Amino acid sequence: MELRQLRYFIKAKELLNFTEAADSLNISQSTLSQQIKQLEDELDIPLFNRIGKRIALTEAGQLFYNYALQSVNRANNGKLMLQELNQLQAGSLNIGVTYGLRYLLTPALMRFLRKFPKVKVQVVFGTSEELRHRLLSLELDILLTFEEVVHDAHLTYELLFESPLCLVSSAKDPVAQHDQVLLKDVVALPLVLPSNGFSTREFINNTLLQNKLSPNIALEINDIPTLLDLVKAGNWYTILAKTTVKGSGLSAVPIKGKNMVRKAMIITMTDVYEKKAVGQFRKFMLDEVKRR
Amino acid sequence: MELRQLRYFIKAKELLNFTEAADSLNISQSTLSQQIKQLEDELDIPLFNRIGKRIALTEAGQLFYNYALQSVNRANNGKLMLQELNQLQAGSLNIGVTYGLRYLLTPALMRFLRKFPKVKVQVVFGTSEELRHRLLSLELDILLTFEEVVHDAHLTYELLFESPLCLVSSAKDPVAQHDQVLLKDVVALPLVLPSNGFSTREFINNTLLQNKLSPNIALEINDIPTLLDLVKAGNWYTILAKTTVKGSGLSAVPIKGKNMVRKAMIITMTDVYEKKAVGQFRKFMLDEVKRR
DNA sequence: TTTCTTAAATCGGTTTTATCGATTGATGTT
DNA sequence: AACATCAATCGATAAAACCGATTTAAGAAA
Repeated sequence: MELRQLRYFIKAKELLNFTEAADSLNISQSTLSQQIKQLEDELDIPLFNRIGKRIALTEAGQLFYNYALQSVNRANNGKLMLQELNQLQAGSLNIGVTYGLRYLLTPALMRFLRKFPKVKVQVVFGTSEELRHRLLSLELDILLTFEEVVHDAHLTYELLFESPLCLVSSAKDPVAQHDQVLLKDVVALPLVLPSNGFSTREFINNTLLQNKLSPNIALEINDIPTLLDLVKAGNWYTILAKTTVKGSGLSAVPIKGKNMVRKAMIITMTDVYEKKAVGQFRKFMLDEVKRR
Repeated sequence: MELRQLRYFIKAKELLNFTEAADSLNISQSTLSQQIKQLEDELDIPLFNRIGKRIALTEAGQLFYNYALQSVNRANNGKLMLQELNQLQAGSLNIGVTYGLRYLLTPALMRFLRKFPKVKVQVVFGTSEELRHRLLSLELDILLTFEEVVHDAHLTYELLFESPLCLVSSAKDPVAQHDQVLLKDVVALPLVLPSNGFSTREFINNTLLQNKLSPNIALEINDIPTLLDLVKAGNWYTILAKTTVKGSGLSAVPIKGKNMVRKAMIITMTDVYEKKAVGQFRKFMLDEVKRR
């Protein structure tokens, strides 16, 4: 039993005339006759009564019609549904994002949703490590974060923008007056750093290791807004990309040195089918960067 | 898109391994790979992500799965339904019957329904003419009546039994004492006959025409039980097959002469598919005749 | 009746395609 | 580095869908 035969049967039932049905199906009457017969053989019961040159549905044909129709319709509807998905009139988009990129995400996301209101978007905040893991397990479609220390062969990286690594302090702190600071001065200050797993923390760990410096870590915390609140209180300092601090009212003084810069990236999986929604959203993000 | 491809996709989705799925489907891995690819091409979207040697469903595959499953299931269920029909665990049986054969019908019908309780039976009483018309238009599956004067080429006739044509009278009537009567004596009596359209009436018309006799018709009526009541009252006589009178308490004296006999028949349409239910019911009827 | 028309079934041959085995390429494992 | 595993690809083959022509049968028309 094949959909082709069901389609033939449906048309023959509707026209009750093999010759016309065959015309309508763009096949020969011979073919239609054979395919119907084959279907009847498989079902082990005639679907049509051949009365002279007329055909009429048997009870079996009458009963089977609804099943045939529904089977064909389910398949057709599945195809239509996928067409909608291709035109972004359906489907979902799962975005992973680190806190530092929220200011870029929100306007791009708003424009995307206005254009494709049928797409269900889920945004997941988390550490780079956690989000990268979820991207690799296909839980996420796209990841917005800072560049990793090591690249993963299964991932594709696309640069969004660069942001200098900064010493972050209360706006009233004397350090805020400086144009730039040295890394060795930074490690002397009491620091509140993001926990391991955050991309900037991994970057800091790596940089300090290379410079043989060890930081004065007062506190580690896995929530960036809370971390910023603590710094705002004035007792502690932290190290973050300039973008991350934007809009918080805190001071961010660039740290002097080569490579003292974070690269914001769009990360997706290599060689997996890229949803239309991902492609579109990527464009919105790149466009958002250009606007600034 | 064909059911075959949907079946392949479903299995591949369930096992998430083309090699195993192909084994389970008794096809080569090569074939499965090609058919899935063909399906994806037609749907214009990948159903699987090929990550290295692993495969995983795409969003499209996930969404399409339910449609594929339902399409295949509808077709399978249709086939199963027809199997039940073939085993008389479903379906309908429409029986046309003339009043004269009710005594044979009821016991056969009761046995049939006990054996095939799932079959929906409809019994239609009527004149032979009316019932034959409904049989020809496929409204009836089988017809139980007396032999027609002329046979229809589209109908198949099978003898059930023969019953002598009788002069019917009240049991107290002097005529009831006779062993037989002559046709010319019958036409002298005041008769109540079934209306035209009843097979016995057609037979009587024909017989009298051939014998150049004209009857003394007091009343024509199209309801046999009422006709019998009138005869029972004693003022009138009628002509019917002996079987028709059985159990009514009336006297039935055979009419002398060649061919003064009615043939009870099973009539079906020639060359139309005979339902399993019809075949079975026919057997029950013939069996019922043998029992007597 | 006979003829004519129409519709479905059948037949033989052709084209299409589903399928296979073998091979390749790529990946993860020992 | 060698090996095992899995999906993709290739070329060949077998299966099937399909067509045109013909046959068969039934209504319709002459």
